[in-house]
Amino acid sequence: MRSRTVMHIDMNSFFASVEQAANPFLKGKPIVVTGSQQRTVILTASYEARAFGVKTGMMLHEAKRLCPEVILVPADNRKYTHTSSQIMKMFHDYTPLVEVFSIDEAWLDVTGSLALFGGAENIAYKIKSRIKYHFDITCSIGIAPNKLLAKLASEMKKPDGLVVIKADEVSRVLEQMPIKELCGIGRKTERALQMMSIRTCGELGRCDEKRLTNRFGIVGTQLKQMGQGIDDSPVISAEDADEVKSVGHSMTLKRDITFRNEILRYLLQLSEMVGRRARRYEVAGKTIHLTIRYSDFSTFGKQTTLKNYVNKSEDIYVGAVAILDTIDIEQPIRLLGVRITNLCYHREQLPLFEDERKKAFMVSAMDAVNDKYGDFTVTYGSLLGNNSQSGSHVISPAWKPEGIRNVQVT
DNA sequence: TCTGGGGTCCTAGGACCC
DNA sequence: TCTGGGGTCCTAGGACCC
Repeated sequence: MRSRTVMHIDMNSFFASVEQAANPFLKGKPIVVTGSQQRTVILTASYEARAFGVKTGMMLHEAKRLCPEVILVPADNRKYTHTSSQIMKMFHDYTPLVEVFSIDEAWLDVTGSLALFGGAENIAYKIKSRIKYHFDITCSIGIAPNKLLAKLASEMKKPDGLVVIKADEVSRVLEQMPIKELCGIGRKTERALQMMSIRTCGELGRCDEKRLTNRFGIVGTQLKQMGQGIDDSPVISAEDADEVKSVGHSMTLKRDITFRNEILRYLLQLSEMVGRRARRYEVAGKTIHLTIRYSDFSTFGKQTTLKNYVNKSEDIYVGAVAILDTIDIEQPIRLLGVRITNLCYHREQLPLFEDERKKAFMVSAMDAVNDKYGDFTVTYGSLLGNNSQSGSHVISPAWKPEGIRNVQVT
């Protein structure tokens, strides 16, 4: 593969930075952005809060213990999605090859624009200053010959970093780098590799491939390459990205529940959320997956495959309930999730029968109102009185603007 | 440290068909 | 009736990312 110049851009503590930019009172203060529900964790901590040891994923009381003056800010999805979309759009000024990895991260293949903008570092400086100027947010940028190394580089200096790894520096940089710094090596893989006395990327890259494939299968080959800093995967823009493969929602309930009525109500709500998003994407799914987490945190899923593709909330709900009916509920339920997979992208055929047509019309009318005025403005009767759907839903940092395939570029 | 939510990819085993 | 093999679809679960 020809030599490339890839850039990875990572917005620093994105949600917290957006909040601090929007509210001068929060600037320079330790703040954490949390979900809207009671059983929530910290989604992002500002750097002022991180100085106290406060981290993403931590529980609120833990954060307050570490930093009593910490300010809690409930997440405001619209603000983050709006800012993210604008920033991602700006990246297209420098190359059409922009791969949105999450709401606050993207890769840019700038190989073809180097001459036009006077080199990768110049592009990085321009991007940094524009993000700072327009949004008052800092970012860390890594520049390297591939995505793996560019991401590694952007992690190396935070906040407001710019790290370049040149092709002839790769082995020097990786020699002492702990393996868990590589994107793709998580806790379990790190432990498994440590059992084989492999702790650094240097050691991983030199390891006998056979040893790795014996332990990890085909992933072993990939691990060795990662240790050597090899990664041929292209930067894939939204237009070229694969279509979405599943659509799902899950929620930790306000309190653990046991009664079937309550379970059904949540399932209807989740089915409506899934159905609405599926219809917006113009996909339908043949397989319905139900996830249950008990109060002891044990989690399992069960799925069923239908004869037809569905995306009406009602059909998804019926499928989810059918699965529920095959399960012996053993404990109070802490979390419920509904997901459709096995998707097809064909637009739904116009229903043949009059009542089907009416139903389809009603579904799209409800969608239109909800799109305009917000989720659950109109909804099924049994959801009324269930105040669980009130607040804005927790948005995860992995969220992508309107789904991968719907990112607007122009 | 009683621990969120949305995804993708991979593996392994079973059913079924030719 | 016995045997083997390949392909495909389905289910369940795990690891990983943000």
